[in-house]
Amino acid sequence: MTIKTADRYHHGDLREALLRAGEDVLSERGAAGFTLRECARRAGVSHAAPAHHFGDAAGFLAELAAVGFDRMTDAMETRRVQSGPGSLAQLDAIGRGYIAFAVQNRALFQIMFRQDGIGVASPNLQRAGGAAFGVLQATMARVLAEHRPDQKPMPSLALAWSAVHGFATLLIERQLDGCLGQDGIADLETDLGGAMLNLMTGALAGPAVAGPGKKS
Amino acid sequence: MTIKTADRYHHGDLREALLRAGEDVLSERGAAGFTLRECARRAGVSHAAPAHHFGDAAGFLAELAAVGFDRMTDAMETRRVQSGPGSLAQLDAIGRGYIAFAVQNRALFQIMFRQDGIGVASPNLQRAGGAAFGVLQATMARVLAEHRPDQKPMPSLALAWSAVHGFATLLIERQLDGCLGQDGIADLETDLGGAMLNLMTGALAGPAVAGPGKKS
DNA sequence: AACCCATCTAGACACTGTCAAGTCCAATCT
DNA sequence: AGATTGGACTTGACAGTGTCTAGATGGGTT
Repeated sequence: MTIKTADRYHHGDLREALLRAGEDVLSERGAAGFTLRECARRAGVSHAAPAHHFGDAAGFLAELAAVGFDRMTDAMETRRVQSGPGSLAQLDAIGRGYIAFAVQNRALFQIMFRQDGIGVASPNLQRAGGAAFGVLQATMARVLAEHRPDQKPMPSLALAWSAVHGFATLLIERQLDGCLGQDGIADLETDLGGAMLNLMTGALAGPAVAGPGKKS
Repeated sequence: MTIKTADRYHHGDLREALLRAGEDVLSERGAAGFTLRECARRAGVSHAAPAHHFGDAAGFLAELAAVGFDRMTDAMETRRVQSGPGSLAQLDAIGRGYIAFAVQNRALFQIMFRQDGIGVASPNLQRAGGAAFGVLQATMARVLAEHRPDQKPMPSLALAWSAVHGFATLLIERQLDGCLGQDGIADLETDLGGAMLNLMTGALAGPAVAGPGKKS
């Protein structure tokens, strides 16, 4: 395919080639169908080659997850800077970026938040994951400073993240097919976007507006 | 162990024994470490025995997921009837039941919402999943009828589900360890419970209270 | 020019899911 | 009663997997 000399003994950038192959396998076969040997096959190397770059399968998946987090950070940041200056508009933007990334990178998104069979201790994964989280954190901090300066960031942040992440997860696992229209993505871009923001900002309302057992 | 004749050629209730073994394997080794042969080993039968009851691995996991959905329905219903008569209190109760089940059945919860490597077409799984969803649906319908009779149920339902599901997922995958206290479950039972309800009910607020780009 | 060492290969091992064939046993039929 | 039928389970095999070891290769350094 590429002009790159693919028949050398030393591949040159086998690491990158393996990551690309891994992403292809992931998107074609799903997270359950992922295989080290298939990745090696697509990169045109022997089955044991990946081990020299990633250690074992968990290490490989960790690096793939890091790639995913980096791309997710880009998706969120891109939409954030394109949106208006208001902090709520930016929160809406990164929420949409989060969900759009999940839809466009199904299997990758799934392994990014797994703890089973993936090397969570990988420094690169922790860096990339932290960077993605930082976007959420910074944006939520801006929203709170602007609209609820008395509130601590943490519970609101966790809950807003939960809302967006849960929606993305259910959407990806086709769990919302019965609820939304034929394709939830179209709905998402219209009505549901505002509702999503509403849900997110619901996380920053003060003490429960209507506690359990309290009459309306 | 049991008085049941365990040395018969025909096991008697191998199906149930395999399901129990499967759940043990799932909770001990995690979803990634699940293995048909290990389940057969623990049930004291040959490695091919499970196939006669569940077809293949995907069929086995589907049946395990169905068991999980049934137990989850119980967890939600139990807490709902124990709560007060108010619909919001009941919504809060099933939310807590949902999350408590996820925490107490980590790996089982994970496979329940997977679409990879699990027989989603299994009638029993669809029945159990539908029943669990029905609890959410009915409770949300009651909340809307009581507090927002003008609103259609669907978007609110999907978003409230997203919020609870996302929180449970992130909690289980240890993604919130940095956010919440040392163990998020303790927090959950105190402050965060109300905030969670607040987040859920945020889904039923009408048109966005503060759209993006609109000043407060 | 000779060496060194990271890079990659080749082979082996234990393990997995699935398939085909055979074995066992309880219940039914004559 | 004895024969038979059919479901439950076993046995053995096969291709595929992750990982380990030892060895082959060749680019970069001295």
